[in-house]
Amino acid sequence: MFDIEPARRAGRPLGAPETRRNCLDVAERLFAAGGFAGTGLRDIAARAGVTGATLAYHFGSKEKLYGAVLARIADSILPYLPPTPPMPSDPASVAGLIERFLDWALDHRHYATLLLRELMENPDRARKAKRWYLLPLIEAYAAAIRAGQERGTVGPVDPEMTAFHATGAITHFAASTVTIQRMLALDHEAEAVDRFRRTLRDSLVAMLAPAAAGEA
Amino acid sequence: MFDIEPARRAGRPLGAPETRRNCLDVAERLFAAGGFAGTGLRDIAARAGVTGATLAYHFGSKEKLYGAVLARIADSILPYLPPTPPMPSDPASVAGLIERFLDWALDHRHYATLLLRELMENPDRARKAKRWYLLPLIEAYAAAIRAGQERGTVGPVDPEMTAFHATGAITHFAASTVTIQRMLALDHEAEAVDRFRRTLRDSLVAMLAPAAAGEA
DNA sequence: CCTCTATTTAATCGATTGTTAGATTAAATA
DNA sequence: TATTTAATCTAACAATCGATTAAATAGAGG
Repeated sequence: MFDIEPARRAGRPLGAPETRRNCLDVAERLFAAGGFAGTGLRDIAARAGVTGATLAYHFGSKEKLYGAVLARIADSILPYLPPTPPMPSDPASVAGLIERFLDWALDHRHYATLLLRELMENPDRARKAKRWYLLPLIEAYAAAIRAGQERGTVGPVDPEMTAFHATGAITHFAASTVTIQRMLALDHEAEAVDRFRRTLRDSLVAMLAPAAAGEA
Repeated sequence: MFDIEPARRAGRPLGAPETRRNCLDVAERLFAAGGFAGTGLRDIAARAGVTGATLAYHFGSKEKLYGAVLARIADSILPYLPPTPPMPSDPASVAGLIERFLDWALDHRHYATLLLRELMENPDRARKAKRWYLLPLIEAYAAAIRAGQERGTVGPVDPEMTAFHATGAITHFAASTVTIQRMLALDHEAEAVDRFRRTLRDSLVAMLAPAAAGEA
């Protein structure tokens, strides 16, 4: 709420790449909170200390700005992708693998919200063949589950659906912690996170156990 | 808790209720697809075959119309609430209980989407102490889990978090089936639903088993 | 028939939207 | 030093938003 002296300040006119990054930082938070239609370019510009024209100069249009935000999100997942060469096999390792996605969601809290929004608005507006961002993640998890099954350390679960079930629960949790902790009467957010993490891990380990499941 | 201003009590001349219901039908679909900010009253009015002024006459404002839609959603869950007197105890029964929520989500497909939207937009706009719609559901599931634990038929899981984990996965699934089935290369939607249901059930049963889980 | 009230519409309001044009500034280049 | 380019601003555009107003329509009771 302080639009005093937008950029001026430090003598230099504030180089371009920094402005661009700052706009993206602001935009991703506002888009996550209000959605695409619910966020105005002027809101973004004001909080980034620039004007709407600057946004247009750097990103072209609102849709392209939104696309740039989504691209950054997709990149942020890369470091959390499982390492390809040594494929884990036992249930605990697979659970630990999927838990890394929870780490990502907690490290980039509003990204999960944005991802959820995209999930809902995708079928509506036929975007230009945009890939689903979590698909490689889910495929990697499913591959790990399959590897465990071939080695006999993982029971006969549905690989893709199990991965999707878990990532869905994680995304849903990350996007709603604020509402949730008030709802479950939790004082500290850390407690909610701990309880969810434990529940997620227990759920995965129990399900992937070679003995359990499979009596259709 | 009703605004008694619009429809004046028990007057005879009511060609209105049908209009009102039809507007709600259209509104809930458009709100689910585009969100609150992304849906215009003119779009709703046009597809409902009325004008914007008629919407204002029946609902007062856009926010109140949205509230009316949410109220209908809350009502639609009631028949799917678990029966209170005979509390199920074994894992399979608890899983069947939670599966009813999946039934609800599949019966009212876009309701899950709207619920997800509300979940994200709630912390943003400080709504007037609106309760979370799924809270009674989750509490009922948690109570069933606790009952099973006291009877020794359910293992030492976190009751609320387990219920929340499951309902989160269900909501996420229901709101994204369209995207998902293309993503997992599924031909028929029924197949995706079947696979998810089985995975959900297996996950719950495996986790609630008295032997499993609990090695913190 | 007329009258009253509930319902709906057409027309319009002011505010806000994304976008654009032109001016201005600072740095880079020749 | 003169010129060009990059970056940002102010101001304004047409379009659309939710909301309002006054008038028209419909239907039942007398």
